[in-house]
Amino acid sequence: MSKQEQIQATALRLFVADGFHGTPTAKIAAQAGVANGTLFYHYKTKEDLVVALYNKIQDEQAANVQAIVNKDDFVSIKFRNIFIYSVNWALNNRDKFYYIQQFKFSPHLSQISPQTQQQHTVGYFAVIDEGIRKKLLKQQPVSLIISMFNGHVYGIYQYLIANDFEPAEKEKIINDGYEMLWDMVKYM
Amino acid sequence: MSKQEQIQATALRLFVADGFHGTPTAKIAAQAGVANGTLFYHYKTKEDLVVALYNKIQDEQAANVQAIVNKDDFVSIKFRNIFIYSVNWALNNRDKFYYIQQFKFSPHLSQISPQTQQQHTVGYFAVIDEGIRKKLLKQQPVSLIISMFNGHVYGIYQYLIANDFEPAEKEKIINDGYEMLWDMVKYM
DNA sequence: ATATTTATAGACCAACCAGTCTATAATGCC
DNA sequence: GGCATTATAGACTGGTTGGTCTATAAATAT
Repeated sequence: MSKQEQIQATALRLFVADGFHGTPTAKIAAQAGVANGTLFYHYKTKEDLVVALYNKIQDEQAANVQAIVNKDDFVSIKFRNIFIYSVNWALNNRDKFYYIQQFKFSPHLSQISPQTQQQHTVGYFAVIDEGIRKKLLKQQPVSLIISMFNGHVYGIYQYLIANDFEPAEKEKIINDGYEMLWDMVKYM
Repeated sequence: MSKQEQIQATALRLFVADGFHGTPTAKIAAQAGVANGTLFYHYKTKEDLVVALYNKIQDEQAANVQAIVNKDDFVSIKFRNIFIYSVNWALNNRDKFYYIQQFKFSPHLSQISPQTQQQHTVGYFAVIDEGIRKKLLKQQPVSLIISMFNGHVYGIYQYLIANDFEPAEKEKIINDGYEMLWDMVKYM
């Protein structure tokens, strides 16, 4: 890992553990094994670091969703895959998932233009839009379905981390969760 | 409003606008029209204030849900009423709703015992538990249904504030949102 | 009336921390 | 080899801020 990556990884861990405020830049630098000046060489301000971290995670996430979207599957399969992937990603990257939420409920969010924010959902959008047009999904606005989709991922995630399940149980819950989501959004 | 209430109201507004860190206690005191010492008389520390505010909102919210639960209605009606109420409450008290989320994704949450956290959902729990037992709701764990319920409220809320609807449209969306939630959780 | 408790005020300070500054080291380029 | 750029280091500081302290005023009890 380059020094910059070390800074990012350490910042992510500390921001999640202690909050933006609770994490001095000096502590990030120290735990990343770099000097104070190095941190400010790579990021002009602390805020820059906070925002860069957010964008990095969102871009990474958007790219993975895009990969699913680009596959040559039926829409319904894509829809399901995105859901399953999203839940698993959240479970396997709790820090990142938490960081995104934390960021979204902070004044830092105002640093991200609405356009950029929308770009992070472009993969979802395409699939859901297609689903609605092909009358596989309810005739509701795409952004409403996306909101519900996200709310649902969030709900299942909360439930799974609040308890401690075996892998098999966990998988069943995710599948059941998907079936419930599908009951909710499918065209009838 | 007593001085203490002025402090609370001002703190809520400023914390939501500028974050916990971005809000000095001196600013809260000044804008509340009280002296610095007064703030620290009522709250031993800044953290105390942050936590007290959270508990106050949650208690208020829990009491209102409880009022719905205590009504002599069918379970399905109660379930619906709680949903409609929750969404409307969030819309009419955006600061409070945002504050709760902000708090939940902050290190301050660790100040709240799991027991206390659970207590805030006791109203929901009773209704959903009854719904499951009477086979009106799917045979899934109560806490999973609660998670999904909350996720759904959150999703609808996000959608409604991201756009600017007429009251009539808004009501329709909430109702449609409820129907979708019901499709998801109803026993079949 | 007097004593005690509660509430308010505002000056003050010690600690902390984001960001600066200067000095090198490494890397790439001609 | 020398020149420029990039990367790293770490000491230093000025402004900020949570919390303390002391002094009163208001309310309550005896």
